[in-house]
Amino acid sequence: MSAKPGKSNIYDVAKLAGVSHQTVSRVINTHPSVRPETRQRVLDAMAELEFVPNQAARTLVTSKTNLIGILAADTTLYGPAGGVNAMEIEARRAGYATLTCSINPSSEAEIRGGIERLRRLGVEGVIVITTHNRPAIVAREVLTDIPVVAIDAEYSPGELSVDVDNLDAASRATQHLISFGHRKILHITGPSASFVANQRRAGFVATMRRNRLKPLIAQGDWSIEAGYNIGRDFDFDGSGVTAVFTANDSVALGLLKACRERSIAVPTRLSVVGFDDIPEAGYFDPPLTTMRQEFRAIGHEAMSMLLRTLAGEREVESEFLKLDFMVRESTGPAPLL
Amino acid sequence: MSAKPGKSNIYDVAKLAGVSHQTVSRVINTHPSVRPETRQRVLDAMAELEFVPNQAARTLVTSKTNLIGILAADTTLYGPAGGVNAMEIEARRAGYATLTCSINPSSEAEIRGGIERLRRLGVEGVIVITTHNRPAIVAREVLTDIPVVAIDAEYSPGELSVDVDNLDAASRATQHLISFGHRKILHITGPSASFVANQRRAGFVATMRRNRLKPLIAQGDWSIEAGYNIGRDFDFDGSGVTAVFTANDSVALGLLKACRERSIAVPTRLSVVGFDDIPEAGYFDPPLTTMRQEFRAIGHEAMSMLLRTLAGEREVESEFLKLDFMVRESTGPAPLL
DNA sequence: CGCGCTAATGTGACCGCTCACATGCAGTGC
DNA sequence: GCACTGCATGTGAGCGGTCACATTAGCGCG
Repeated sequence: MSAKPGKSNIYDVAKLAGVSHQTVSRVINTHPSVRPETRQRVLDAMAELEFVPNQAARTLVTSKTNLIGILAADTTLYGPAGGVNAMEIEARRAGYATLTCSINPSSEAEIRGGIERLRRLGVEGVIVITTHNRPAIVAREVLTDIPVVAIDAEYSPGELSVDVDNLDAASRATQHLISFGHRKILHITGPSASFVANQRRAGFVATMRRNRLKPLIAQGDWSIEAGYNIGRDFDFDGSGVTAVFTANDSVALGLLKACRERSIAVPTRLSVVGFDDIPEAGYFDPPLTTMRQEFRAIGHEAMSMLLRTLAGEREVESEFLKLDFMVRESTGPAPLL
Repeated sequence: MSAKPGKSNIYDVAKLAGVSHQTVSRVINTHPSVRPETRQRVLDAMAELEFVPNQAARTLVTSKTNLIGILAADTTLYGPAGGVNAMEIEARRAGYATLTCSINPSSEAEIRGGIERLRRLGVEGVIVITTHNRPAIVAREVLTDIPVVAIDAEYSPGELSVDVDNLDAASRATQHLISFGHRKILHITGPSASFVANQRRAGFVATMRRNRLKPLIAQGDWSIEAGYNIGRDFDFDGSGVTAVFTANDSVALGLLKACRERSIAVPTRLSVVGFDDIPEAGYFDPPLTTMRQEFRAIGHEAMSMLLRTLAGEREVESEFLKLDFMVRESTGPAPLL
């Protein structure tokens, strides 16, 4: 009731409690050598004055901001959104706040701008979550004095990163289709500038080649529309394609709609494999066979690595995760054409 | 190459440029009365030392943090994620950074903890985006000295908020079904603690009553699973229900799957109306008739209101938005049972 | 030619906190 | 009984900026 919060400082509290400002500081920082009785007196004074420690002043002297930057591409997508959320919660547990900066990962200017922005804000570490390589590379190049953890970027020894084995996952997805007897398989890719998309594509191509099959490629961009448009226009009969592996679940959703419109039965005539296992995937028509990504776990792990590094831990190791394959009803034996 | 960034201060720069620290400060703040030649000399020195202004020091003296807090419920969901993203971009344009704090809106402790956390971080204003009322109420109660903008909370005169006319929207959705001849309509609600969910429910109930029809209610919680479970277990034949209005699109997705499994034809036997128009909605089977929410626009508007208030503008007015109805293929004339 | 005025720059205090160090006072050992 | 230790507390400096004000130079003008 008395004073407006944020208006009183440790000297006001000290005076009211009848101690020195240093003792107040000790109470704030839960220093051991303060008599319980004294501590209580200070706490009471703080409560009465609605004292809120001035973060800027602490930061100024300790040069600890307790801020972690997150450089992210589209945080609207399910994957990044979950990851960022998990990071925030994990950071909070360690007393850190997160500052998210969204950028277009294809724009060098935005990448540099975002990094510069985070740096000026004084972040103690940065997590880069994009499916592109470039942001992580630039961040590491520019931010030489603070730790950088990359998610879904090309692994390089000595750097901190949480990576998913997209090559292996795409390979397994492809193999799944091949073992069902499919021979002509189409892959609808993600954007060509995306590292992750390229890994998935490479896994697909390599597996097809290994089986002496010709990899068929259609260029997509992660979007539902891309899946729909390709599904609507592609000549399945002429090409003899009996299965499609899409770069993500959204693309698969668009593709499934096109199939419905063209009366292409899934999986009887066409098998479809997605990637991500978004919450909706199991409710598609038919329920989608897909590679499951644990986005929250990935975000959590990345933040944990960063926090450990910040805490001075030496032996922090990069992670390389394998994915679970969710076999549902959108895939089946190849039809006899 | 020379010094580590963040290591030099204005005095170092001043010395190197042969000016006083105050002149350096003037250059940082683009003060008019600095000779172009002097300015350039200072800029060169800053570049050479890789000088980065210390945000904490500026904040300490100006008591301007340039930070805006966002108190959000589940930022993983499509709606909030889009809104928060739009807010961040809008804030950045005005030189502000956003600090997102995720909470469980049903926990009083988490609400208070989140608010206290933002306050300690020194935010200059807060946007509350939850579908619950409580967080906004508590935020306004506690944060008396900074502006608070609420999204999707009960409107109260004199307070800043961006609201969607859920009552009207639910009413129109219901009316749409009624005008198709449906008489027995089921509403699957959102969580009972959610203000928004209750508004939608109230709009449904009022419209049914106005048409002398009995409102049928099933309790949901926004989730796909809720829609699926209710769709799987509900006795459509016994009850004679021919249409369902769901609290959001996810619930509708679950319901549609259940219908498929039970061979309940949509819209021939059962019409379904959703709410939100998530990107996937038009790709459901069948494409979903739903109320469209412009989440990004809502976030943008809320941030704009907050920024205007922070800039000292007096006449900032709350918004009350009407929604567009997207009629697609999941609704049709009531069947003759 | 000296007055006032403005543009460009410099000086020192201070924002609120923590740090290193100083002090006071009990308890301990010989 | 006295130096020695260690706990509880106090003192003053300084983190890196900005603010208010002081100072200097340059110029028009009566």
